[in-house]
Amino acid sequence: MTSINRAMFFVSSRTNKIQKRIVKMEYDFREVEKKWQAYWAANKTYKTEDNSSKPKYFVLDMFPYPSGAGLHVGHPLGYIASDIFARYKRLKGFNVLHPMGYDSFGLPAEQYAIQTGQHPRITTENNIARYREQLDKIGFSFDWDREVRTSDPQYYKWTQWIFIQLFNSWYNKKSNKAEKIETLIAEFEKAGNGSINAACELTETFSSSDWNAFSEKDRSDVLLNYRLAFLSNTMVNWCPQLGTVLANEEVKEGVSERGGYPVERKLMKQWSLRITAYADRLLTDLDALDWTESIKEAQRNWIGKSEGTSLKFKIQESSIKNQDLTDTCIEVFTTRPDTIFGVSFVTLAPEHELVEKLTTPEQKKAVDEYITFAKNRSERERMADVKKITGVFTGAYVIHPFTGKQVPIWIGDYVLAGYGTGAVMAVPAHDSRDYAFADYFGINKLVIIQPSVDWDFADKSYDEKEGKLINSDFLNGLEVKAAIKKIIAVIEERGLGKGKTNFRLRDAIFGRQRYWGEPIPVYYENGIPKVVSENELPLLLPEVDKYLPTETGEPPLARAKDWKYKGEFEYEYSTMPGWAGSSWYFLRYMDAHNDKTFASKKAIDYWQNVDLYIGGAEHATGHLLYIRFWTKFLNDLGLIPVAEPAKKLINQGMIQGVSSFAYKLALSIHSSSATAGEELDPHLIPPIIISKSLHEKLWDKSISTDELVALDEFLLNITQIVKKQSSGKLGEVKYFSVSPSYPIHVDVNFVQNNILDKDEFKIFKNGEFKDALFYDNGNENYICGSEVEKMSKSKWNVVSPDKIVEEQGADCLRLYEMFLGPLEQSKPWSTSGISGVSNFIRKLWRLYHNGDELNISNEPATRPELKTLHKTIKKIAQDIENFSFNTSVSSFMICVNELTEFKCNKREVLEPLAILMAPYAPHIAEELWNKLGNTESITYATFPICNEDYLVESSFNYPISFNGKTRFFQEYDRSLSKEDVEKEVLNLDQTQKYLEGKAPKKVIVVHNKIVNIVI
RNA sequence: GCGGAUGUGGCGUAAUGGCAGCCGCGCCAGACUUAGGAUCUGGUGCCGUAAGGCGUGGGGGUUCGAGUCCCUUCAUCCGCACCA
Repeated sequence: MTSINRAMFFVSSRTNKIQKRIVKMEYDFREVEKKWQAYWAANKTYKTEDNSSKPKYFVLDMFPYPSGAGLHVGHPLGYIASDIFARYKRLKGFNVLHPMGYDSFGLPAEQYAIQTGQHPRITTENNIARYREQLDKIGFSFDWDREVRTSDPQYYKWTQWIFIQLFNSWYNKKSNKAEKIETLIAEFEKAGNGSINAACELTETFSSSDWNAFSEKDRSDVLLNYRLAFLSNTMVNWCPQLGTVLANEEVKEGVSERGGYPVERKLMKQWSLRITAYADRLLTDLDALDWTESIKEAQRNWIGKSEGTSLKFKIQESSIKNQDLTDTCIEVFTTRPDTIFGVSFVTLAPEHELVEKLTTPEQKKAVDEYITFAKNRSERERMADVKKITGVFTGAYVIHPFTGKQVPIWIGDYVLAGYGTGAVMAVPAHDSRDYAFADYFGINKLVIIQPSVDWDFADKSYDEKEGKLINSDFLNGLEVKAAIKKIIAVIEERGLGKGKTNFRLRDAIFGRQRYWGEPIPVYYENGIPKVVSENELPLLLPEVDKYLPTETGEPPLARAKDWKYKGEFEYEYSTMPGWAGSSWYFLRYMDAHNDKTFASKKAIDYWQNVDLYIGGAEHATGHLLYIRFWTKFLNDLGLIPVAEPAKKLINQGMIQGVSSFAYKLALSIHSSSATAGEELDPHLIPPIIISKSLHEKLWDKSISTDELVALDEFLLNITQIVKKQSSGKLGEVKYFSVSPSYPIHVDVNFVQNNILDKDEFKIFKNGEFKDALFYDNGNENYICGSEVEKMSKSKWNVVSPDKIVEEQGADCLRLYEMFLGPLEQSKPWSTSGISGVSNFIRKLWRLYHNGDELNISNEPATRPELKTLHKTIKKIAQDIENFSFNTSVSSFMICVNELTEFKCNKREVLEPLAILMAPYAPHIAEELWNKLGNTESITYATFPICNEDYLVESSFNYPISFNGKTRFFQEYDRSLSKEDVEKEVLNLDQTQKYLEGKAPKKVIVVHNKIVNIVI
């Protein structure tokens, strides 16, 4: 058959099938789903009222960033789960708030704007329209009247308003909450800052008369040290390619999470939020949350509380060359003060302020060189060779506070300037990092803890907090824990230092040198930062000619023409980070259109906080920490009644994409789909496999036309196989990914006859050539490797739900995504099992129909039919409450299989079944419900109640086991007592057979469960 | 290195300490069919003709009984990481 014939045959057989389907009146999901989606929209079926006598329930999804790639199959996973739960709660009589919106400020729209000149607002609106269309097709029960968009001025007005509240607040450690800045100023005017205990970096004290004598600028500078939103010089992660600073969690392995560009450390004047003030509360309040342990643990790690001691080492007189050196001590932070007698040196971070002043003339050259080296060593390099030990001796010494011996001062970049005091006391024998450093530079190691096990100190340090102290003067003989207690007491008594808690958590840098974000509502008057007044909000994002930094390196907002506060003062040019808008959005849903306040007190008092929050685990230390921080802050100001945003959190697993190594060729991108001279982002070029020889030729551009053609043919061959097996359409898609279930078998003759060298392949991926994962499968065929990874536009492995909705229906997609496995588990996307679900839906439909006619009887149901129904009611309710949606789908299948077998068409059974199905498959459920004669939507029906009476059988079929192995079954009445069961069982012939004449040692009868006979 | 999770048929998975593998995919056989990406019936953990034996990553333990609890070990995935 020629390909044309084949195609014609295909077309005609398909037409036949469609005709037959119409004749047979199979379930027409297309028409039914369209009909009910229109009905729900027209009737505002899912509109939520704020006034209700029903108990409230708030089900929230993490709202998406509307990316240009559209919704992929991973997005709906969590949305379907939350939708099932929301629908279930409605059926259970709750007033459910189930909204959706868009986190619509962000980098990709801006990147796209830079490339195309298209305003990010336009791109974003287009993407949102696409998302909305896709979401609507899946039949979610969102109340769209409450939609929020973080980039909408009516929304970001309140994001800016909250920023102003942060600016106008300080953190009082005495009351342990945020307070208005006015209370602080009043205290300053009255008594200075001497008795204030605030979250603050300022160490100097001043009196009320000092304060009153300060200039306006001085006061502003002082207050910035207290404000929760503040401007300061901070070491930031600067990404030159993106032209902006990034938060720590936006940096992965030294490169930007988005785009993978290098990131360097840079000192910049930046807006930050004082999240560290909340460190302790963010940590302790975790305990009461019903969140997964892994998220809570990730947050605990991120906050990184560590309790220890600060300790001062006096600098040796002769080492103080500088007369103006006021501080004659080096302060270190340690969690192991018990090891003080094992100190053999002190290490400073290269950035430590005392470095320059301490260095002796003899060491100056070496130290300067080292500092230059450390400074130029990028974050990435530093991370890449953590094991590489670098450092230098300053030539100076401190005096050991207890032994009085001199201790050398070293500099090493294993000590971080930003943590603790930027200086450590090194105890090589009992700290592995100090050990490595000492080993490398030949510094002596003093063992001061005797481990209870054999330990070779020539090999490694002993870091455990266990053992007896030795060589430690007054600590000798003590166990580590007792020693810590004692030494802290002594240190405090002698004024050498005190107990101290350190956090790993850093203040959150809040400025981005970017266009597409909320403008920070700040202007500068004579260099003093001031917030715009609240009634002038929103401070609108101004129009600019280009979305790039200015020639002088200022952020894009500096390009805005005539953009001045009151026509004269410069605005702040940086915008807020992506996480700003998402840090309070759950509150806006409660009262989405309020223009007087971010949400009315009445609405907030009613809805409180989120009862169930569903979203990805990737937000563990970013979004979820910030939203908790803002919630606590708003709570401190008395604006909201709760201190946590979400009571329960479920993390849906990631649906991964399968990225294959075989893709359509890069050469064709250059030749056909990329315009001449266009600079392609290397991260957006899909991986390409080429032979090693071709790689070399490409490299020196010596490839011949023939070879190019041959290469193209090879790729064509691959794509044709793909076409045959996964029905990809050649020609419509520029870049080909290969379905994981169909590894490509490339004929070995073909390979040998063409330009590919056996075994030697190179892969071009993420801008680099790497060795490819080709291997011989034993038949001398090659199979392409594939990789399961995050589904993402940049990885070319995005699968959209549209095709499934189009071909199998929304209910099918919903059931199938739930059927894939436990919600929280990550899994690669595969449609291999979808026909089972599709068949199930048709089978469900047939249960209510005879041919094309609705076939429902009002006769009373039989007991077996009722048993099937009621066990399903019980199971579904349990499953939903346990978020075990996958097992529900299987229960539905069992239920429908059983009812089909009974040929059950009783209204008494089928009507409740439709309600059970409604959360999972709302379209078909609504249609069946309607056909059964109901005129109201199924949405507000009542969830059926399980009647346990139908589940109880009069007898029980006991498994009879011998030594734990089941051998046969015997049925007894359920009321038969344990003793009688034992008697009956022992009298059975079969029992005697297995006893082989021996007397049983023991007989265990678990009533209505099992019998176990021990021989 | 620290922390979190996961290991069960060919595959996705299921099992309040009580019959391991429900449900589905795939596969095998059959029925109805011009046809099948439709529907229906039966089968399908592994070894064995069978009787029977073996089976939840490996090794130990608790228990009348362990996929489930405890100890230990291995593998994979994720998060954090010179945090003193």
